Amino acid sequence: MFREGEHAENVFEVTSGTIRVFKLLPDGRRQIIGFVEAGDFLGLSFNDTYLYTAEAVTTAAVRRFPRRRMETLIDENPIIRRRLLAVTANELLTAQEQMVLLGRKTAKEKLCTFLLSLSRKAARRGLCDTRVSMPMGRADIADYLGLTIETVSRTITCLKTAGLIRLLDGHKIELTDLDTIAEMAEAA
Amino acid sequence: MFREGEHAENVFEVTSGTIRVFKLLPDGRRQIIGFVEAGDFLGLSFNDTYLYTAEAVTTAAVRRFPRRRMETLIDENPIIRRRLLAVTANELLTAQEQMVLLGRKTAKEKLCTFLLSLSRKAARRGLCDTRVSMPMGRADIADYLGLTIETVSRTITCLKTAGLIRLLDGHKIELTDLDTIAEMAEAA
DNA sequence: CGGGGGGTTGATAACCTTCAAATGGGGTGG
DNA sequence: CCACCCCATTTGAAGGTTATCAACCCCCCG
Repeated sequence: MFREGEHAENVFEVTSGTIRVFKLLPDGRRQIIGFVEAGDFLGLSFNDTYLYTAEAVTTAAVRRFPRRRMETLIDENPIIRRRLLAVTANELLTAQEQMVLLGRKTAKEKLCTFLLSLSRKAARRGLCDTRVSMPMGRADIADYLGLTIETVSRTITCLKTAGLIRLLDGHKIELTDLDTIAEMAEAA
Repeated sequence: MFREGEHAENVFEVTSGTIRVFKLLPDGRRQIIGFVEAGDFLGLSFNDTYLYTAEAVTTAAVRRFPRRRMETLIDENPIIRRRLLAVTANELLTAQEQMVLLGRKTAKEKLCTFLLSLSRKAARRGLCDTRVSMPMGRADIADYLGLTIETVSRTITCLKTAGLIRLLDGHKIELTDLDTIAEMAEAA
């Protein structure tokens, strides 16, 4: 969709699918900032260039808005303005929680936090919160949680063995014991 | 100053000193979100409760604004509004860069990134960018970088031995080789 | 049937943490 | 003014969690 550093000409609204948003270090290490889904906005950088790269995880549909028009809209329409502030504030909150995760949580806690957030996201859209879709691959999860593919795989196996989750077909996962997962998300 | 979860009644502007902003896990692990200095704002949560705890690192002075008044001000004054958006966007950028640091950098890279950011902050306020003040203790640095006190101390010793920095009196530090520090901030 | 990508599993090692003790500097009280 | 104590920092040794390297499996697709 767009790359970090590119001139930011558009703002996007995702209408379906999942997008991954990430930053790269010069040697190729990648940190995924977040996964963006239907209803979320993308590229609200308040800046001339994009601050990160965005790529589709699944096939996805987006609506494109010229940035200029968006800005006048924001200045003129107090409702949109408030919504923008709310969205941004929420992003900030999410970012701060992710910092706690990256800086202070163990691999198991990271995975459980991630699963819990998938469940919450699903619930917010009125979907089942115990059978959620997990369209991104192990590499994406690893780069989101600050782990390696192998550690993600091992930890998932561990949770599976513990009877907390079950892997289903079609990139779906069943959260058998959401309460325990929630507990394990914050403390061993 | 205030604690995470408290009812957010005020917004603060720091006029002098350094404040640490952090979140806690139930078992006491701490992640410092950032250090706030003179000129920065604090508690712009767009939310009814504070999202983090703020404590003084050094003796500090702040100006307090009732949140309600702040909000009407924002709605009525387009200049303040733009500034608020800019500040928030900048916070978001910082947060995202911190995620890269926490998730994907080594201890040495983390320390160098931290020192570099101190230098940049100092430069922005017109101060010398090679002799900067570092008022926070090792514990604060550790909780900011997702490390332990000991690792921070060892890594600092290592940088000192390598001739990149010198510790001075009064919580000051000299960055002898800013270029090398900048290189080491992103790749070993 | 062969190839390839994603995922899992295993063995080993590195980095960082943990636990422990020593060092040093600043402030207080004698 | 000096001794002592407290706390922050440094240093040391051992251990653990996670990374790295490597092999293997599985399924889909050509």
